[in-house]
Amino acid sequence: MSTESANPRYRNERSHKAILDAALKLCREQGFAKTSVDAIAKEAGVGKQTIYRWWPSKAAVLVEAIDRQSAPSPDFPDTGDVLADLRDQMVIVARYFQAAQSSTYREVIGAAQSDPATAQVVLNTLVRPRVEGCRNRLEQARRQGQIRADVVLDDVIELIYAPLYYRLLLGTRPTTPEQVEVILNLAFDGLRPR
Amino acid sequence: MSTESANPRYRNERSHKAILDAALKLCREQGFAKTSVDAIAKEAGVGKQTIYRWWPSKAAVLVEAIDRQSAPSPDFPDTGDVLADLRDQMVIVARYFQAAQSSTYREVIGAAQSDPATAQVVLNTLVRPRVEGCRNRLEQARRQGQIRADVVLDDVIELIYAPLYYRLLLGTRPTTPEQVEVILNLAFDGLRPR
DNA sequence: TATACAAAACGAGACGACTCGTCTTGACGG
DNA sequence: CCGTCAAGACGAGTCGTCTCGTTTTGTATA
Repeated sequence: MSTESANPRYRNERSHKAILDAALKLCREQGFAKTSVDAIAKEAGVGKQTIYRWWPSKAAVLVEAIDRQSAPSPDFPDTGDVLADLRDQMVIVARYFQAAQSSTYREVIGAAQSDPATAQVVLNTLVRPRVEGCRNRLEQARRQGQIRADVVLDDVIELIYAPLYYRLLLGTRPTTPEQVEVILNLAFDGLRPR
Repeated sequence: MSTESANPRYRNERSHKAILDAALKLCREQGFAKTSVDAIAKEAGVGKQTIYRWWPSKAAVLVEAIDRQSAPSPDFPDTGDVLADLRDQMVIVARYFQAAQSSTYREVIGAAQSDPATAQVVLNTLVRPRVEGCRNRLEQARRQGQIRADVVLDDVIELIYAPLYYRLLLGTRPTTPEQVEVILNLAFDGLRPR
């Protein structure tokens, strides 16, 4: 029986940070799959039980580490031009997906496919909060008549961001800034001949 | 050194089929991650080496099994109405993604995130051949003036299919047939106010 | 056509290396 | 004195390789 209480009051912040840093470092060097919990503990100079006391799995550690690592997310910009603002934010995502460091994120999403608990924490910690900023910006744009009034905003968000994730996870093509332009062009102007 | 030659001429088709069937059955029952190669071998009444002789990994076995399982892909329909044809094909995909059996596909894509060889075989065996049928249909539609002439067809394909994969892999929302309608509506008519 | 033979695949399972998540120990600190 | 801590032992399970002895397959020969 694992009646670990894990009272945050007693948490050692020094170890906490060391674990997150060690996890990111090892995953950067050798990938998420080949990084064992034992190795993270050793690298962090920490007992393995200390990791399992505070996180349910290796993936959960990296979700927190990735979240902390990501820029403190300066809320979605609002220059008045929704197309330009979307482009700026999507280019940031596209560049991140192209960078080597994103492969840890990629692998964590992969692990989530076989572990519902990981899927939950990825969705709630990494995806949902960032989607929310985008939704707010789109709401403003809709009020200003820059996008159709009859759309569901979550549908719009997925339409434009999904191609980036599709390429990240299926590896069809790289996610270049130019592709962001193409996606937005198609999504805004539509596929019908003009 | 593993100098297995594995000449297909000597392949035992009885075992071949038994392995694919056993793999699908066990993954259906307990998931891909919890299904070991030993278990597949036992279930198929086969030596483990027989599996490793013909496939490089568990994931590769399931890619072949999933590919064989999928309907013999009656090429993309062409009724003259590209929007209707896309809807029909996408609804099939959306329904598959909603069905329980798709979780094996989902997990294999997950495993591919940590194994480039698996990613390659997923892309080449499962994704590319099916994308090709769609591309041909879109080419015909473009010739007939049903979609803009200035688009890259692969961009169009990803724009409309990516939202389904996004939901499958991130688990944001279910992929209902109604959502297919929404996606096509947004993609064809565009986001700009009319 | 029938027989003989070599090569390769076959079922079964042993093997070492590794990882998992839990459990134990004794020291430390508020 | 309590809970956390570092360290590491532990059993269970998986991986991919290797080794048995047997059976199947394709081909050459009579």
